[in-house]
Parts: sequence; C-alpha cells; structure tokens
Amino acid sequence: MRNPAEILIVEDDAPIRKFLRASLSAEDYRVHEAMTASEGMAQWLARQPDLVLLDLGLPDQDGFTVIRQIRQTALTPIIVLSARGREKDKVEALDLGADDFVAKPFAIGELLARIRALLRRAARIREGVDGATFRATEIEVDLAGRVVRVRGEEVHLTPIEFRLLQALVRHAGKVVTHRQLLVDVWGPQHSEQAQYLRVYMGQLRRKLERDSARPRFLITEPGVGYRLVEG
Amino acid sequence: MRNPAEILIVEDDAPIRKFLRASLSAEDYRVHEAMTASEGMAQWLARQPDLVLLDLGLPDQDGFTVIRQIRQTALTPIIVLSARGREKDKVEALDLGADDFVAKPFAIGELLARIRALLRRAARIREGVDGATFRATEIEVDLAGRVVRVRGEEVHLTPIEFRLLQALVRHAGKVVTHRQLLVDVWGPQHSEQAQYLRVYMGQLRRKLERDSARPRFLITEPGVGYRLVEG
DNA sequence: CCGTACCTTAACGAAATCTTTACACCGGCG
DNA sequence: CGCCGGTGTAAAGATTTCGTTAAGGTACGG
Repeated sequence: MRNPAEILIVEDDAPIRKFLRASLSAEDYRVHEAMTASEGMAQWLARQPDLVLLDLGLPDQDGFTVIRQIRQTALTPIIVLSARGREKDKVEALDLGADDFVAKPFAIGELLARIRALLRRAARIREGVDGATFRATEIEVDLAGRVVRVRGEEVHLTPIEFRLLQALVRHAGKVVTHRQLLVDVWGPQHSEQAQYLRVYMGQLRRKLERDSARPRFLITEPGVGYRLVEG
Repeated sequence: MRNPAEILIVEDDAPIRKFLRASLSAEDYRVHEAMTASEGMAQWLARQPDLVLLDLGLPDQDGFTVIRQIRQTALTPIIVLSARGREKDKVEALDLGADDFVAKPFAIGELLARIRALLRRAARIREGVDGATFRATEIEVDLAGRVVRVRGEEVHLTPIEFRLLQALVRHAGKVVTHRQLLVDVWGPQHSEQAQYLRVYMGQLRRKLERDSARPRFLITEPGVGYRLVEG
C-alpha cells in the first residue's frame, strides 16, 4: 500500500462526493473521484486504488456491475454506500464480494473507522500474516503448512474441512454467518446451501472435539452462523 | 465538534427562547436562534450546529418538516421540545429521527444533561469509536463479532434478541419508538405488534440486568418506546 | 478396471426459537 | 370501588433450524 493510501470515490451525488473528498483529504488519504459506473471502472484501472467507496445508485449502470468487474481481477477492498433500508441491495452487494456496507445517511466517523479497518486488514493480508498459526488450548492450526493438531496429535482434514476451519480461524471468537462461510468455502453461487455447513461442521467436530455432542470450540449460533471460541 | 459546541434553538416563544439562550450561554455553548421553521432551516444550513433544540409548535410550518429536512442530509442530534400531553407529536417526531424529547415545562438541569449526553455520543461516533463495539459499565456488545458480555460473562442471545439490542445500541442514550424497533427487527409489516417488544424486552432484561424487575439499562418510556442508557 | 477418498444430496428426529394466548400488575379516572 | 390502557411475565404450541446418518456420485491413482 502506498502511503498515504489512495481511495476512489464512485458517487454521482455532488454534495456527498464533495463531503467525502473533504473528509478523506483531511485524514491524509489521496482521493480520486468518478461520477458514473463506467468512469469508476476507468479510474480504478488507471489508479489501482487501495480502497473503493461505491454508491449503488449510479446513473448509467448499477454499482453491482462495478463490484463484479473489480472482483474479476482484484481483491481491492470495496465499501458500498446505499440508501437506508435496502436490505436486498446489501445482501447482493456482499454476495458479489463487497467488503462492507454503510447506509446513507451515515456518520462520517463510522465510515472512516471502517475504512481504517479494511486498509489494515488488506495490509495484513499483503504481509502474509494470514498464513501464520492459530493456537487455542487444545487446537493448533498451521495455516501456511495446512497442518492441524489436536491435543498434540496431527489430524487429517479434507480440503473443504480445512477451508471451513480456516474461515472460522480468521474470525476467531466472532460469529461468522452461514452466508460468509458458504461464500468463503464454496463460492457465491452456493451461498444458500446451509446443509453443507451442517454436514461439514459435524465432520469437523468429530475430528476436533472431545465430545462432538457437546462442542467446546465449534459453537453453533442458531439462525446466524458458527463461531470458533479460543480456549 | 467545535469547542465550544454550537447549538441552534428553534422556538417562537420569546421568554422560553431567552431563558434557553441564557442557560446555554452560561454553560459556554455558542447559541444560534430561529423563531420559525423556515428560519430554522436557513440557520441550520448556515451554521451547521452540533445540536438542535426544536419546538414543535411553530407558527409557519410545523417542526416535523424541519426534522425531515435535516435528516435528509445529516445526523445532527435533535432534541424536541413539546407541550405536555401531545403524546402523539412526540412519537411522530421521534419516528422522523429526532433523538430525544423534553416536555414543557421542563427542568433546565434535565435538559442540559440530555444535551451533554447527545453531544458526547456524537463526538464518539465522529471519532469512530462506535460501529465496532458498544461499552457500558456492565455490558459490552461486539457488533461485528455478534458477541455480548455482561460483567465479563459471555451471554447467548437469539437472533431476534440480538437484533433488538443492536437497534437500541445504535441509538444508545436516545429514545427509540415502538414503531422504529418493530420495523428494525421484525420489518414494516409488524410495526403494530407491540406485544413482541414486551416479550423480548423481558427476555433481554432477564439476560442483561442484575434485577430484571428494576432495570438499569433497558428503560421503558411509557407510551413511546425504550431507551438504552449507558451505565 | 477397481479401490479409495471425497463431495453432494436427501431424510428424519432433536433442539432451539418464535409466535400467540392468558393473566397479573400498576396508576389514573369516573 | 371497578374499569381501562399500557405494561410485564409465563408457558403452550407452531415453526424453523440443526445434527446425524447414509446413500449415491465423481475424480484419481494404481
């Protein structure tokens, strides 16, 4: 990441765009702007920004196209801005690979916090810290080496089992939604196949838990998702 | 927020306006005044105050219009002043996005306390402390991780319980109307099912409060809604 | 061609959650 | 005093979501 980070704003509403530019410049980000989806794509190609702020309600095409196109070639963090209450938009945008969602009207402080968080995460991934090792009392996961040990014993996991565990480890201690897990492990087109999760969580528990009927690490959050607790 | 904070008073009654100006100036706030709704909007645009005190009984238009217009573009805290007994006005103003209400005649000390609370909260949001986790003395809510801790202990919440708590946390300190909570958690088609709220507020209190019969965080505002107070 | 490992899919009992109903409580008011 | 609206509590279904198992199906190496 360059320092300062470069941020691309794709937003047709002039006052909001101006406001964003001012707020971001004040935080020492370098700002690029686009008013339409196609101009946004052009700017993205030209500038290769570190993060994209994307309004969904654009004049020429919808913002979803922009997400799709960017995600075809890059993992640049994308924050979607959209009118409040468009729950469907939110789900669709996140399914297409957007990283976060902020409803308008928004509090600028919150938006800045989310930008910082995503830039931090992107930096971590670039530095390969993601390939480190996760340790809990009884479970040890070597993400780079693809090795899992339980109470000292090495345990063999199938590819999908490992990807699933990896997705949980990345957010250790936090709830990961069904949708997130499915998109991460099986891809966006399987984001509704919650049955996969039931089967594979069962298999992971059989391999990792002492008593798979009373799991201590792989916790179910009914109606929401799963969570890996440390310790 | 500038220091001192700037407060806009929109109030047609001269004695009250004068009294407010004196009280607020004594607290070192910078005060702007307007006597009508349209003048209020003009002042708001010109001054971009940190907080608005709004009387609902204005001569030219009603105060509701002012709330609507401000909320189209900003989250500036709004405290509504309303004559006693106008319960419906109060609820409508809050539904439109007002943050708090004070009935006339009011105790100046209480009004000042609510102003301080809203300014504090607005400052925190600007600094981006919100968005991720909410902290009160005994309760900690990790919104991203969907984890709730009470006095250190992790507490499990069902999906609806969590969404309800989340809706309260998002507006921590301010009154949230029955309608807003119902729309947020159950959707627009259930905006009249106030019984849901009684059942689930009861469950939240049982899980979060020391003594659910004497709640300290989840406060009932009879006839209006509920309020989460930060310990 | 066969065996092995793995993935997908369906079926069904169990568990958790949500909805609905019933009733007690409280304060104000005729 | 009884009535009433708004509120809080408890519990019985109804409904949704989970976990488990097992039966194909596919890919790959020997």
